[in-house]
Amino acid sequence: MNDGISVIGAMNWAAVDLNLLRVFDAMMLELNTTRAGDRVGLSQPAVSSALGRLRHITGDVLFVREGNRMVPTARAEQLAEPIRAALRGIEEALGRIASFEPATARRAFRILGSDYFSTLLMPGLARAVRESAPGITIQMLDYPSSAVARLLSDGAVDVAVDSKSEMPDWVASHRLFRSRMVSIVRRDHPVVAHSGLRPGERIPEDLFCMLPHVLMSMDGSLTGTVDHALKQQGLSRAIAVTVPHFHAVALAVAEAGLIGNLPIHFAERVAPLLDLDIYELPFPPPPVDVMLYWHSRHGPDAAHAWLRDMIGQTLCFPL
DNA sequence: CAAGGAGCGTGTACCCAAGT
DNA sequence: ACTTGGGTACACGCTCCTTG
Repeated sequence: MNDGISVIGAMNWAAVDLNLLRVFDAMMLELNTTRAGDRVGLSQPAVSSALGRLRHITGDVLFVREGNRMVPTARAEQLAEPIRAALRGIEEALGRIASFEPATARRAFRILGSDYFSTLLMPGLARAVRESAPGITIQMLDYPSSAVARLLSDGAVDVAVDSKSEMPDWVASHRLFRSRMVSIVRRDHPVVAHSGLRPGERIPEDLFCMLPHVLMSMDGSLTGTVDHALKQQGLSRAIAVTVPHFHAVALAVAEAGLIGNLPIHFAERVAPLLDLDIYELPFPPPPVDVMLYWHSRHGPDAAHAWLRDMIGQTLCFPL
C-alpha cells in the first residue's frame, strides 16, 4: 500500500517533529512559505528550513516552485489528508485541556465575513484584541456564503459570520443577532424630499418602486429578497446598478441618487458618514438571523472559544 | 521585445535560548 | 560544552509584470 501512512512508516520517526507536520499542513493550505509561516508563527526562512528537513525525511521535494507559488508534488498530495487528520486529532485531544492566555498568546485567526460584517465587527474587535491580546492577528476574508462550509472544513478560516443557512452536521453555530433590511436614500434626494416623507417612516410602495435601485448582488443577479416580496403584491422595481459589496451600495446611494436596501445595523453605521437617511421598507421585511459558524472540532479549543466569545461580545445588538 | 522592478524562495552567516 | 531550532539580515536567482 503506497499511501501516506506507509510512506511515513518507512521514515526515521526520530527525525519527525510535530512542528514539521504543522508547517507541511500550512504549506498545503497556503502554497506560499511566507503565509505558511504566518499561519504557524514562523518566519519565512524558518519555514524554508523546515521544508528542507521535511524533504530530507520524506525523500521528496514535496513542493516545487511554479512561478510565484509553490505546487505540491504527488507525494505531498498523498500525505496531505492523513497528516491533517492526525493534526486535527491531536489538536482536539489537547484542546480539551489546553489553556489560552490572551495576553501572551501569539497566533493568527481568520474570520470569514462580508464587508457588512467586517464593518460592524472589526473596529470593536480590533480595539478589544489590541488591549487584551496584542500578540493575536485577526484576518478577515470575504467569500460567498456558498464557500463557508468548505473553508471551515479546509481550515482556511477559523470562524465565519454569515446569515443563517443550511449547514452540514459538523458545523457548530451560535446566533449573534437578528437583522432586517431598511432602505437608504441620500438626505437631499429631491423626489423623497418632495414627497414629505420623514426619516424612519415607511416608504410608500409607489415611491419605492418608482426610484431606481442599487442592489447588492455577488453574482450580478437582478433579483433580491425584496423582489420576491414585491412580486407577491404584483409590484416590481427598477434595478439600475448591482454591486458585490454593501459599502458600494451605500456609496452609490450617496453619489448617484439611487435608493438602496441594507441590513439595519450596517445602515445605521454608514448613514451618518455619507449623509444618508434611513427609511422602513414598504412592507415588513422578514428577519434575518446572523450566525457565527465554526467547525465542531474546534469546540473544546480554548483559543477558539476565546475568539468566539470576543466576536459575540462585539456583535451584540438588541433583538 | 528587452530592461527593470517587485515579489518570492532558498541558502548562508551569525546570534540566542533551551535542552542534553 | 554541544546540539538543535528559531530569530534577523543579507545575497542571490527565478519568475512575473510593467514600461518604453
